[in-house]
Amino acid sequence: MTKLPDKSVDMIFADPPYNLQLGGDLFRPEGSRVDAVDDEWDKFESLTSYDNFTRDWLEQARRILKDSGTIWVIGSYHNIYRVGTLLQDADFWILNDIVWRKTNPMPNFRGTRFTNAHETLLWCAKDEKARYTFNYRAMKALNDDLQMRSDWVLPICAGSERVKGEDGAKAHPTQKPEALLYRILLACTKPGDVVLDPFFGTGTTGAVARRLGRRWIGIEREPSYVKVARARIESTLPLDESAMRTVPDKREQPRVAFGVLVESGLVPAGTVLCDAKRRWTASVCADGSIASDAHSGSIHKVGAALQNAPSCNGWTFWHVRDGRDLQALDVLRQRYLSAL
Amino acid sequence: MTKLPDKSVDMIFADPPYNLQLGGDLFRPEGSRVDAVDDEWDKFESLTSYDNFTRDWLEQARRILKDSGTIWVIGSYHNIYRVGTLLQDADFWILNDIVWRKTNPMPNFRGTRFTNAHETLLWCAKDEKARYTFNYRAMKALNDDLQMRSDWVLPICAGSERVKGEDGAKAHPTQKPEALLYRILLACTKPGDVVLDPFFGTGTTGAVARRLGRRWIGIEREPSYVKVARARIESTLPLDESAMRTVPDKREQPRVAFGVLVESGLVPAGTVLCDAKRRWTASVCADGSIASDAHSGSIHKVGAALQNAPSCNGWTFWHVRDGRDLQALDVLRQRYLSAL
DNA sequence: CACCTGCGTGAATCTATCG
DNA sequence: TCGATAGATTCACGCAGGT
Repeated sequence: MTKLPDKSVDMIFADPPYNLQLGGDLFRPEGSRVDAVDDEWDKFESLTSYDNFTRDWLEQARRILKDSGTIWVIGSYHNIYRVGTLLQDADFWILNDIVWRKTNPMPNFRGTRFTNAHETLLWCAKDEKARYTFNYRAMKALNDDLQMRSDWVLPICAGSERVKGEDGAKAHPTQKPEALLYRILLACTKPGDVVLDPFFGTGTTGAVARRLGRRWIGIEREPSYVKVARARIESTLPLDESAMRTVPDKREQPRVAFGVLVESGLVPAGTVLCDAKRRWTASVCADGSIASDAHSGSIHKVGAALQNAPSCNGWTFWHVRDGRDLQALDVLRQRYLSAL
Repeated sequence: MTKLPDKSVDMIFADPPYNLQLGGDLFRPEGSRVDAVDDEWDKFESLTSYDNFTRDWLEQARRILKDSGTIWVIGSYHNIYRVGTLLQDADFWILNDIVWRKTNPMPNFRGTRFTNAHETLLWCAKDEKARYTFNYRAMKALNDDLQMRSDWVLPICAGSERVKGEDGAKAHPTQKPEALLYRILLACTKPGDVVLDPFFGTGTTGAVARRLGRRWIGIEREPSYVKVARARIESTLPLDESAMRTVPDKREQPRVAFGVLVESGLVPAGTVLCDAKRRWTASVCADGSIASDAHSGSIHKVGAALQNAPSCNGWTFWHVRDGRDLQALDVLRQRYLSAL
């Protein structure tokens, strides 16, 4: 990480060691042994040594990240509270904590605790005031037109998606599902953005980034993981550009002033507007302002004043008569935009 | 808390201030203002001052808690990472983190983040080796006979359950649902246990404790909350003792040696046992040991040896012929126990 | 081809009691 | 404190093989 330049990446996804601190062997009720994470890379001397490790890589992450970038970190209860505290201490600003609810977690075989059925992700901007990418509309579309929530229900990585070694055994003990990265990259990056994964493993981040037309940088220490990651990503095909397109965010569409609709004749001056319930009316002035009995100004200002509300979206509040029906200004705006 | 004696309570449930750090007013799209948590008790100067506050009350909590007791703390992403780290630093041992997934969270009105649809609870024992109460069977029964998971789906506290002041406004901004406390108390305490809530608020913990036949101690600074909590708990009726009963945990039943069934004649010496699939058989000896072709010893040892497994529960592994059917030794043991 | 059964397995801080 | 032993304990899938 120390070799990467300052403020050079748009997003960081990090899946660091969890420091699981497992004890002896664990057996399933039928007698088979659980193949636990016992790799050297997950062993730390103490919580302090884990904290130091975390503080170090977070410092580099902060340096490398663009001011408009965000960082994602995934963990379990073993480590995520350390990570969250250190993120806050390093002035990162938590935007959400996301819960990955596993549909098929490993049960608690001894009946001693609740089934540990989730992992936690932290999503942070560089500071409280930072602007960041969040493709709100794409997330809403992905969730049946309801706001995407902070709890995501996804199966663990299994079956053909799980990368296997030559011996048929899993290549990495903690491979993440591609669906998880898909959602993260779709939510927080744009095509062409650069994504850094400092704990690359089998390269799930790289594979999904390639599929979605994002650029990526992966850092991995273990040669065996690097090897399978390379092969995996090479065999991943990017989506067509058309398939990669998502619902455009309204905030990203070119702005249209109401006055433009007036001068274009779509909503001629003199037109009488009313709200959806026909409680208030206002007439359109030549300069794109509107006037009711008591107020005049922008479509937003007048709408707010009449409702006695702090603000109002005039585009959805005001309507034009269309025969017996009413048509929102927003519909006319869309028509104007698509005619361009 | 400083006035309570050492090691005197069985469980602590704590719903501390979240240190929300909210900015200006937030309005819904239709113009109404969100009634946010703006109480003085939720304001802290800095993360450090919040940490100090948390460290102080956790130290008292640790002192007051019995060695076999557990502590629950609820929070959101604003504070829970601080709390989790300080719990670990104070040598508490995290048993689970539980996600309360809200069925009806407040949407993100600005479309700037994911809907913050959950809160997090930490459940900890006093240290790694501590024994603690977990009513595994009761939790499993509560979840349609599947292990209870670490994600709980519950609605927020609303409607008639929400305590109102004389003016009809909500008495407390962050009242928790009784269902949440119900599950916690049922999982981790026994009837008669003492539960401490150091941030009592409107007394949800006390009300549910009373309903479930647990004793309680509540600490609250604001006189207005104390008043409504008192009234609320007084009007709560305890369940009948019969209704309070839960599925007994096998680990708590009195032990019966297999030899006792042999000498009582329920399973006479000479009886031939077999497993559920009739793959193996063994015959009962006069001293309560059993013998197969190659092995002899306890019902557990022989079962394990035959299966080549590290261990085996002989009570459920071995069966006695009953006409055409088989009957597990466990059933005979239950019969013996209930005859006592 | 449909259906059933059996087997394998996943980031897991996974026991209690008695001598 | 240590060792031996009793005995309690699993859910959702994917896949292979058989009917």
